[in-house]
Amino acid sequence: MSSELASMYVPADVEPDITKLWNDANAFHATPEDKGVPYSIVIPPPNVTAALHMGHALNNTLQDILTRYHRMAGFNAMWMPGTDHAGIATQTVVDKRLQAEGKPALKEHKQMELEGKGGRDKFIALVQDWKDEYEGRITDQLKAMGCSCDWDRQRFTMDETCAKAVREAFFKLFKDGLIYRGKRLVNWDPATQTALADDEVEMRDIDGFFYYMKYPICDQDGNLTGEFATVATTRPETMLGDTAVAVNPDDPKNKHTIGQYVKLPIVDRIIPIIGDDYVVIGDPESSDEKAKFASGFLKVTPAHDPNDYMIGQRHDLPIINVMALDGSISITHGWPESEKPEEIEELQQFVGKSRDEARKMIIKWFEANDLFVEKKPYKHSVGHSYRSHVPVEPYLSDQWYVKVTDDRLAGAALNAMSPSQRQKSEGCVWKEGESFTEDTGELTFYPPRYAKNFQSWHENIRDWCISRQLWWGHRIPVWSTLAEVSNDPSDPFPSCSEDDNGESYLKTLQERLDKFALSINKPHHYCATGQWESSDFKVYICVRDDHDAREYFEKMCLLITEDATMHTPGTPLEGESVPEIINDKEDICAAAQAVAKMLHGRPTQDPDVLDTWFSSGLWPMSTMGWPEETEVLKTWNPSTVLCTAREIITLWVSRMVMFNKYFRGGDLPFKDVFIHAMIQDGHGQKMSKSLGNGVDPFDIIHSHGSDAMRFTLASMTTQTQDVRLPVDMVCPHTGESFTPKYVGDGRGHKVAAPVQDSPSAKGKKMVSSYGVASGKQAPTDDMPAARNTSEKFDLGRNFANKLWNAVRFSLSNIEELQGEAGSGELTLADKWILSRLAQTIASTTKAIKGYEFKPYADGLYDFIWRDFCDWYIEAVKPTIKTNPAQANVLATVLDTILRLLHPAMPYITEKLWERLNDVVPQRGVEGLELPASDLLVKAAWPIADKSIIDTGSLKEFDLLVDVVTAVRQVRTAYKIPPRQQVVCSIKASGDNASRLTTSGGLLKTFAAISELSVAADIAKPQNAASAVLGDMEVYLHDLVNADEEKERLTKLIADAEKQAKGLEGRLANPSYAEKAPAHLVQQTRDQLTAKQAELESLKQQLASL
RNA sequence: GGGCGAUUAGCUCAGUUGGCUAGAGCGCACGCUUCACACGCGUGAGGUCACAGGUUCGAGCCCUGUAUCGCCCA
Repeated sequence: MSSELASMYVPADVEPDITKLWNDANAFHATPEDKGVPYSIVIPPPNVTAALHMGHALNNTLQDILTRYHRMAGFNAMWMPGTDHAGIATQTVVDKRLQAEGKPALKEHKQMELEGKGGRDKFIALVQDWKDEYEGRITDQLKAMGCSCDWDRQRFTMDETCAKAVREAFFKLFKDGLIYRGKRLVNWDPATQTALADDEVEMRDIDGFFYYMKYPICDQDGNLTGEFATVATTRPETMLGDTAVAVNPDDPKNKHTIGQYVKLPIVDRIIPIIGDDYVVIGDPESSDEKAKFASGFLKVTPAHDPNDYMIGQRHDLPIINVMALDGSISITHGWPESEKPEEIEELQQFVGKSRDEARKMIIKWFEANDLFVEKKPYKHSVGHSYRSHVPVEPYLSDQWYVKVTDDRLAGAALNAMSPSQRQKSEGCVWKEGESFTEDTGELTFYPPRYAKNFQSWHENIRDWCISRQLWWGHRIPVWSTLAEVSNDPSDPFPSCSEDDNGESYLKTLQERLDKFALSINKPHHYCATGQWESSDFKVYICVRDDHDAREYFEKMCLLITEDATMHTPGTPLEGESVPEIINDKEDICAAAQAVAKMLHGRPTQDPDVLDTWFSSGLWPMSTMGWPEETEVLKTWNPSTVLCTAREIITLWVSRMVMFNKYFRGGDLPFKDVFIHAMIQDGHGQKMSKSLGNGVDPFDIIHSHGSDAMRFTLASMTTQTQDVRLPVDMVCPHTGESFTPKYVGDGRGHKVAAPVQDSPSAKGKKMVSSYGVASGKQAPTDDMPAARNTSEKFDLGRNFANKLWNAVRFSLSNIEELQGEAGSGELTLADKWILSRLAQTIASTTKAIKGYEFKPYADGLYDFIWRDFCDWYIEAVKPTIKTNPAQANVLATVLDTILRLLHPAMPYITEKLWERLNDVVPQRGVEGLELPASDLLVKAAWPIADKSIIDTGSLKEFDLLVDVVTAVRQVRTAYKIPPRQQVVCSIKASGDNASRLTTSGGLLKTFAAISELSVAADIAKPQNAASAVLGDMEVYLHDLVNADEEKERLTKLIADAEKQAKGLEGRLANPSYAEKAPAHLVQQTRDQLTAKQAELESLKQQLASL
C-alpha cells in the first residue's frame, strides 16, 4: 500500500513544497518569445491601504483559474500583478495611524512644510513605509492563494515605470488640449481637504429639515418696505454667502417682488430678487415633494450649491465663499474685502465655527430676531465623501480637468463597445448626434447586462477633475508663473496683452520653449498654456517626462530670477557641468534666456497630485512599459480579459478604455470584461471592517487550505450580482466554529454581539470582530478576540480530502498491479467512466471559456465524487489489481481529473500529480492523448475524441445504477446490515436482460448480492421483497415481513398512480397530441406504458401477499 | 425619480433557446467503526418555484402588474 500520502489531506504540509516547486521552475513567468497565442490579464491592482479581503480572494481566484487554464491550453499566458497607491485612502489611513500613535501626523507635517522644513517629503516617506509593508502583505496573500502571477513583472502605480507612463500621458493630453485648468464648484471634502471626482461622492439619505427664514424686502438703498421674502433651505448656514433671492417669473403670488431687493440679515448685504424658472413654485397641496416644501423664494448661494452656481452664472451674480478649507465659516476665503466683513459685528460670532455649529447658531439668531418661521422634517440625499464620509461641500476652486467629453475619449469609449451589446440611447448629454459613430467595437461584457452601465455612464459623463490636494500621488507636472504684462512696444520679448487673449504671447513662448528643448536635444518637452486671472496672465508649462529636461527647466528659471544680469553664453548653469547631451552651449543659454525673459517670476510646480484613477487608467499600458514600445507591450496589450466587480465599471474600466484607445492608436486595453459577484455576509450586508463581518483569506487558508477556499469561491461564482457568505465565528477557547448571536448596531445593520459565549467551554467568553472594530469591547486575556470563518468553505475542504483519498487509494492499487501494462479487457465500468470523462472534459472546458465558474466547479465535483468515487472506484475494486487495461484506465482518469481540476485547486493537484508520475509514468487511451509533464502547472489541457463516448455503455451503466438503487432501497427498508449478503433474482427481458447479465458482477458488488439470476420467466419466490422498475421486477429472497412489504408497496402504488395520472392527463388533451412535437408525445406514451406496467405489477404483488 | 439584480427545500445557491416526478451542498432523520476517505458510506424526509393576471398543448423559465430586499445613477 502506498504510504507516501497521508491518510488525510493537510494543506499546510503540502502548500509550501509545491510553492517551491513552482518557484524553482519559474513556472509563472512568460516572455514574448514563448510560443502560443498571447493571453494576458492585468490584475486589478489592490490598494496598498489594507490587506486583501474575501472579495479580493474571489477576484484573484477567478483570474488564476483563467490564467492557469490558458497556460495549460497552450496559450502564451501572462498575468500581470501589482498594487495601487490609492492616494486619498492611503494618505488618510497613515494620517489616522500617526494620530492614534500620538506621532506627528499630517497636520504637523503641513506646518513643517510651511516652515520650510520638508514636511511634505517626510510625510511621503512615512506613507512609503506603509506602502512597503502592505504591498508585501498583499503579495504574500496572493502567493499563499497560489496565484500564478508573473511575479518578475510586478508593478506599483507609483514606481518608476508607471510614473513614466503617467507623465507621458499627462503631457500628451495637455498638448492635445484635453487637459485644462478650470474654476468650478468641486466636491470638496473638508475632512481630508481635497477635491473629489463626482464618482467619489456617495449619496446618502439624511433625515434633515427644511428651514423657513424671513429676509426683509427693501429698495436698492436698503430702505425696508415692510414685506418679507421667506426662503426655504436645508442649509441655513450658507445664507452668509447669499448674493440673490430667486423667484419663478410665473409665480403668481411672488412674481411682483422681482426687481426689488432684500437686506440679508446678519451681514446687511443688499441683494437683488431675480426671476429664474429654476425656482419651484410653492404649493403645499402638491404631491410633488419639492413644490410641497417650496416657499417660492429661493436663496441663491453660488459659492456653495451647484444649482445656485448655475443661476449665478445666468444672472452674473457675485460668488461669495464663506468657508475655509476645513468647512468652517471664514471671512478670508473669498469674502469681498469691500464689504469689510471684519467690521460687521453680528457676523463675528459665526467666524471659525463649523458648518454644524454655524447652522444651529444661525437658526438661533433668526429666532432671536423674529425672522424664523418654522422648520419641517425633510428627508433628502446629501453627498458624502466616499473616503472620510463627511458631507461634501460644494466649493469654488481652480482644478485640473481632463476633457473626457470629447469624441477622442468618451466618444471612443462608446465606439469601443461591441455592436451586439449596444443599447438604444437618447444620445449623449455632451454632444449632438449619435452616441456611436463606428460599428467596429469589440469590448464585450460578461454578463452582457453590464454593457448598459458602461454605455449610460459615457453618455452622461462630465469632465473629470483630476487634481487632488494631497501629497501621496503623482505630482502634477505643471509649472506656473505670472507672465510679464507690458505695453512697451520696444520690448524685444513680447509681453502679454489682453487684446488677443494672450495668444501671441503664448505662441512666442511656445516657440522659444521648443527651441530651448531642441537645444538640449529633447524636442517637444514643454507645452505652455495660460489664462487671465483678473489683471494677471497666468502661464502654465507642462514638462514632459524626462528628468534632465525638467531639472534643466527648473535651473533655467532659477537662474533668471536670481540673477538679473544676463547669463554669459557658454557658461554652465549654476556652476555645474553641462550635460553631455547638450551640443551647443551657446544655443542653450540663448534659448534659456529667451524663455526666462518671457516668464515673470520663477515658475513653481503645482502642489497637487493626480487622481489615483489617472494612473490606474494607464495600468494595462504602464505595467507593460509604455510609452516605450516594448515587446511585452506589443505581445500582451490589448490584454484578453479584465476581471472585476461591478462597482468600478465607471471608475476604472471606463478610464482604461479611453486611455488605451487614445494612446495606443485605438487599441482596447482588453477585449472582455468579466464582472463577478460581490460577496455579502449572511444577512445581505456588504462586508466591512466597521461591521466586523469580513472573513480574512489568510484565516481560511490556515483552517481549510488554499485549494478549499479557491474551489468554494469558484463554486459560488454565479451570474448574479451578489452572493452571500454566512459568517461564523471560531471560538478561541475550543477552536470550534459556531453561529454567533446577532444584535442591531443602531444603524439598521445586523452585527455579531460584541461579547459572545463559548458554545461549549462553559462560562468562557470572547470578543467578536464587531466588538473590536466598534470599540465596544476590547479583547482581554480572559476574553480574547474571535476570528471569523464560514462553514461554506467546508465544501472545498471535504472535496479536497475526498480527492486526496481517491487518488491515494487508486495509486495503492495500481502500484501492486501484476501483469503487463495495457493488456486485458475493458469492462463496462471502464467504458462508462471514459465516456463520462470525455463528457466532463467537454463541459468543463466550455464552462471556463464562457466565464462560467460554477458549472466548471460543480461539473468536476459531481464527476469526481459521484461518478468516479461512488461508482467507478467501487466498481473496479474486485478487478483492478489483476487487470492491467483497467489500471491504465484508472490512471488515465486520475491524470485527466488532476489536469481539469488544477486551475481551481492547484496545490493538491500538483502534489498528487507528483505521486501519479512516480507510480504510473505512462497514461492515456486511444482518443485521449495525455502528454507527460514533470509539472502539472505546465501540463497540456486534455482534449478527448468524441469516439470515446460510448452511448451503449452509458445506458447500460445507468440501468445498473437504477437497479442498484432499487435494491438498496429495499435493503434499507428491511434494515438489512450493509455487509449481509442477499440472494437476488431479476425478471427482465430483451435489452435489459442482456445488459444486466453482463453487468451482473457489478450489481453483486454494489448491492451485496451473493447469488444473482436474471431471466424473463422468473417467478416471484416466496418470502421475497420486490422492487419494480418499468417492466422489470427485482426480487430479494427470504425477507419475510408482510406488513413491511404491504406498507412499501402501497406507498409505491400511490406514487405510480399519481404519475400515471399526470401522464394520462397530458395525453388526454387533444391539442397536446396535435401541437406538441411528435417525439415528445411518443415519449409521454412510452412513459405511460411503462408506468402502467409497473403499476400493474405492484398491484399484483400487493394482492399476492 | 431612472436603471440593474434578487425572491426556488430550514440555510446558501443551481436550473443555458419553455418539454421527465424541479436539483446540489450544508443542516435534519434513520442505519453503518464495509480493509481510500466519519472532512466518510447508504437510505430518507423536506419545495403552491414571492404574489396576481396573461400567452401557450405545456410556464420556475416568456409577457404585464404588485410586493419585499439589495446595488448603481440622478
